[in-house]
Amino acid sequence: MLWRPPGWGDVCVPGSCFAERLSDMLPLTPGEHRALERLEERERHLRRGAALQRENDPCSDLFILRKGLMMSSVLLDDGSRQILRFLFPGDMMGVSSLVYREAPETITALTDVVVCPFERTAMSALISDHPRLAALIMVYNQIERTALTDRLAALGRTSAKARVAAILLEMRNRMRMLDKALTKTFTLGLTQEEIGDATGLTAVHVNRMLRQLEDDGVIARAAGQVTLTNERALARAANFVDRYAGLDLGWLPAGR
Amino acid sequence: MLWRPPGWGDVCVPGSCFAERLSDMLPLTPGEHRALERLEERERHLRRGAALQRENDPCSDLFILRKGLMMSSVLLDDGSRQILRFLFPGDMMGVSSLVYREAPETITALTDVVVCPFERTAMSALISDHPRLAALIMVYNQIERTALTDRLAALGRTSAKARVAAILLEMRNRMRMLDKALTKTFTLGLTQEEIGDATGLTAVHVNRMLRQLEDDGVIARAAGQVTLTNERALARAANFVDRYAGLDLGWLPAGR
DNA sequence: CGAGATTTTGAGAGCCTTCAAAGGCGGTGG
DNA sequence: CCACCGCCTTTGAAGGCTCTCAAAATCTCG
Repeated sequence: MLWRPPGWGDVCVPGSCFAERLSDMLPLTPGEHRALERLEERERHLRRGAALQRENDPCSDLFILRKGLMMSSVLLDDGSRQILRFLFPGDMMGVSSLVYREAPETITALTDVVVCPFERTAMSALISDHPRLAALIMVYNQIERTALTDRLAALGRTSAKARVAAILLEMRNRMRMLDKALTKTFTLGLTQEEIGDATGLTAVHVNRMLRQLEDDGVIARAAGQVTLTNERALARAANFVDRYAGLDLGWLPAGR
Repeated sequence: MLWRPPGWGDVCVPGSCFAERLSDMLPLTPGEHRALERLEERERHLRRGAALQRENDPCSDLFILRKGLMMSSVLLDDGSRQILRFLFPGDMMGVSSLVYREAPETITALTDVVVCPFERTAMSALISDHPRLAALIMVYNQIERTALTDRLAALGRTSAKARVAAILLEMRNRMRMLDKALTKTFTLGLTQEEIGDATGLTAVHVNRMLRQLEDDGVIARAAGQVTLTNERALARAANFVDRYAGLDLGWLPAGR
């Protein structure tokens, strides 16, 4: 098994991971903080490799990821897998339970993780009692949606090298949101097969693309770590846009 | 220019197209109907080919599509285009204006269209005054998100033929939501180049795949119309799942 | 009827996959 | 503490799917 960085998500303080995420966008009121904390009252631990939710299984809870790294994916009937999204502490997961009786995607732990399950009715109460949080959750979903369309455009219209470059940048940036000290060197924590399933490539070709990026001098690899030696070139190759920047939330209602 | 079916969306009755869409999921209260109608008080007409919103331009309004067919797409810096979504009457567009100062995607009219612009503050009021509508809009966004992940999996992991088959099914199904009488034969209303930009293929290859599907006997083409002659086989080839079915909305708060 | 867009078809090239095998690394059990 | 085992990474060779380039045919619209 691939070595995964230990203790990812230890930065997550007691209270609400999700509140932290939202308050990056906007200061929250004490009432809002309390409401969000109620979503994370229960805890559940999973071993790496364990599935939190399986495609086509009945589903009803939502989750906040508190600690560790997870992914959501779908399985096609020829047996191939497409990874839709990597999930970091503070991410809300299984939102499709708000809509579907059966889960459209599988959610799996890539490291040992801690998740906080909550019921759909809790979401209902939150929306009724805290309109601004409802709006913020819409904003959060929209950011996620845009990241998804970026990936879609990458799969449809960019080369294998560009897609691998994009994943490297995405992972580094998301990890940096948890650990501000992190800069150019980081532990990727994904197998080449996982990178392939996220980018629509084979593991073999991912390996070749990593080598090419290394030969091009834009990344370096050593001891399970990746270093972005020429971030500018990497971002250009990957068509990269930071979707957590350039926000404009002036329209939100007042907090309660 | 490709011939487009005339008068698409004429089925849209006076009132609110978007309310019609939502009430397919759940009966709405009179108060909710009135609130949604306020989103469609203003009208704007666009000629086919016109852009409603351009990538990277400042944006602030959202829109409901009332009549016609549109698409949202992104342009990569090598000049290639990825179509993200086709938009039908009743669809909400430009939701990214809730989040970003500058539009992440371009929205273009594929036929002459009528759209209803409304301000972000209208959304804010809606969320505060009608929690159940806020929840329904989340549901709506989530369905759209799932359609996007289906497309993502198709681009990443299925053959060209399967992707083209998927587009045909998707378009037929969405058109059938507007015109229940529509069954196996319909006017696609897309150029092969547009199909290519949606599926991540070249127009040339789309043409070959259409021919193959025809030779396989699963579709027929005549006079700008497509007939699905073997829908079962087509759905199997395309890994198709109907994301507008299997909903479970029991958790929603009460309507006002 | 002419101009421009779209569809169709062919030939060749290239990117990525498949298949295969060797090497490295970490974990486990003796 | 060492050896073994499984997973992951790396590399090579060959094949196929899809792209590029090119040109003719068809269709739409003015």
